[in-house]
Amino acid sequence: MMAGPRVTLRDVARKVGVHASTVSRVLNSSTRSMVSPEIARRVDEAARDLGYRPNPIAYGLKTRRSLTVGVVIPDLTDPLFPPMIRGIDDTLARAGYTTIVANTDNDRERERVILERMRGRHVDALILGSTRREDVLDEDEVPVVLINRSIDVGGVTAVVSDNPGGIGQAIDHLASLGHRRIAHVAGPQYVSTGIARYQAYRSKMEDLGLPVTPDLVGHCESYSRGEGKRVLSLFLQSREPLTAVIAANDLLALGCYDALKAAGLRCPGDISVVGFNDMPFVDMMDPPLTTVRIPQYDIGAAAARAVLERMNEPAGGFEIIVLPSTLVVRASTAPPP
Amino acid sequence: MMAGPRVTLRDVARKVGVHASTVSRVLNSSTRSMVSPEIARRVDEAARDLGYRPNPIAYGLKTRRSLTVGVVIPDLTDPLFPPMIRGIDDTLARAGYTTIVANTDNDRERERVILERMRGRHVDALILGSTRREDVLDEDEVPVVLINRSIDVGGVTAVVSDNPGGIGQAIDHLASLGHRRIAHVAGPQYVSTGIARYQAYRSKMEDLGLPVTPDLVGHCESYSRGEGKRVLSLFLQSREPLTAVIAANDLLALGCYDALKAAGLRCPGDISVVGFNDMPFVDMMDPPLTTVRIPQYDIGAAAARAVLERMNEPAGGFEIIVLPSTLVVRASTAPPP
DNA sequence: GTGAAAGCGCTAACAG
DNA sequence: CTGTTAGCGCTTTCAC
Repeated sequence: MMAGPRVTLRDVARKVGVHASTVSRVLNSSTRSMVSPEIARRVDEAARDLGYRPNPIAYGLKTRRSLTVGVVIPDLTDPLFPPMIRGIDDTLARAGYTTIVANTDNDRERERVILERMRGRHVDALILGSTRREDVLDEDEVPVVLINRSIDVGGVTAVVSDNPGGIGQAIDHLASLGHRRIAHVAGPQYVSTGIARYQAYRSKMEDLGLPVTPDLVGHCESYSRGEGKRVLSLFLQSREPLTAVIAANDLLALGCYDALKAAGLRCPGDISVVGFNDMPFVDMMDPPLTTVRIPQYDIGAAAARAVLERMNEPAGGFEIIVLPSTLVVRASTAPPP
Repeated sequence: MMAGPRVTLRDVARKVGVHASTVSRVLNSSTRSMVSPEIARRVDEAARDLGYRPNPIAYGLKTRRSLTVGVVIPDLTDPLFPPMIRGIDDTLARAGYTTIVANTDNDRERERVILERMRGRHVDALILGSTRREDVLDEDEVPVVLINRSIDVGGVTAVVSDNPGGIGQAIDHLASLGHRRIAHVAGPQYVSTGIARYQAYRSKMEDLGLPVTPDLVGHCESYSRGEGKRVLSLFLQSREPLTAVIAANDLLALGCYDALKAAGLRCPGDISVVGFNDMPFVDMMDPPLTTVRIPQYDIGAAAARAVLERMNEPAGGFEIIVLPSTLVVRASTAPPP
């Protein structure tokens, strides 16, 4: 499966009969032109024969680069992230970088420790998927790009999905089915997706002339199934009647299913629900979930590309890259009873 | 979020007025006892004040260790893996190691490239979750531990779940419900889990005096929803009648749901289905899946511990660590019609 | 075009 | 106990 002793630049140099620095030049594409084609060819050959493999550690010590980028997310176990990470890793690997992922579990202290550790590891860049709106970034050491979430202050580059577009499509769909009293189970307002989707909900409802009373929205403290259940249960008990609910993400939507079941209500018979993210397997739920699909893999890939760019051009401008969202209609939505 | 210029051992040494090697000794727990408590204290203080952070790259170049372990899996996007990786990472991080994960997509060539890259990165150990039965390991360079799967030849350490136990419980459950014609949608026979569960099925069926004809088992070529559907559809069309099916894993079981739906059959009304792995969210499927739960996180943690042990004691013996499996009964199983 | 020399930040003998 | 020395494998001036 693997084999062979450690072979260094010098070994290759010795075999060809040149100096180690010459070998280095040949193997480094940017300096390769400095050396005669003939020698270059012989070096390549010797390197291949000997099974030479550059030592990234030595390279890193010399160049102060680790060829490594850190990815910080709340929890790998949240199905939203694996596809994004695949997108990141696939594109970063192609560029010669290794990705290191760490989980914060939504714990500020843990996040601090992780960032410390990443810094200790000398990552060349950071992709952050765990930021809160009020966070402020320090890009003094390494470039940073935000993924999925953004922050309130400007001067960052972030890759996010189209929240207004997605929520807009969801409401259009529900309205065309005949719904008017559409509630919103909102995400935590201290993360950008929470507030963005909430605001998109308000503005779209108003555009369509649909009622948007405070009583029609409930805020969750985290993106979890439990919170979704808790908040929708509140509606069911004491709030104004509703015929449909838009959850700020799929986990929350699943919690809504739980609440409905607990209350003896049927979905979509009594109440329609739509989610956000289209995470894996929601098409197999009972009922299959109507939700807003975001290009998870592409978001990761775009973030990786942005990070590569920023590493090459630290002075480059900031940008918010917005990827499209599209509603996927399944069986959790139907006309109101 | 992060700040400060690069501060080295020498900076700390200068500040305290000692030699760099003394600082190194203080900061290295195994050599700390060599230096006087007083100096040690002052070094600690200076290091803290200066915000000193050891450079793992330099450390690695010197010691030929990268403090890094590679984890190779088929696909991060398969819900089975994230919990395992959390278990690995949490454990390894506590020991000062960073984990790097890579996906093979079940592609032999890609796997080869990944192993190459891991080797290039000089990982200190490897955790492999992508092996096939006939693979042979070469631990010349770094220790290896297998996760979830094993291989046919001995002389490895692996952490797996109790396949016979889990399958046994599943069949007991089905039998107690009154089923006799229990089919098996087997996994790929070139991976250990595929054959282990298949053999467990045969032997348990025989033990209970239940029929186990070749017609009652179908083999899948991969662990995927599509294969599960394909194979169960075959049964439904042309094989002997059955009232229950044990799928070799949850993905396959979900494929069985698809096949049943396509055939207009009800689960569990017409046919009961049980899966394996209890991956996230199968409790929310339609119907909630009865399945064998394996301690995913613990499997990861155990593999990490094994790897740490092997790194410290390369001469240590091999062992197969088997973690318990338990059947979780939900709504996809019922008495036969 | 190519070799020599220095050094990235750290650890590990070896002296003292 | 602590300082000196050397060197991990590579890149990068600087000469030639």
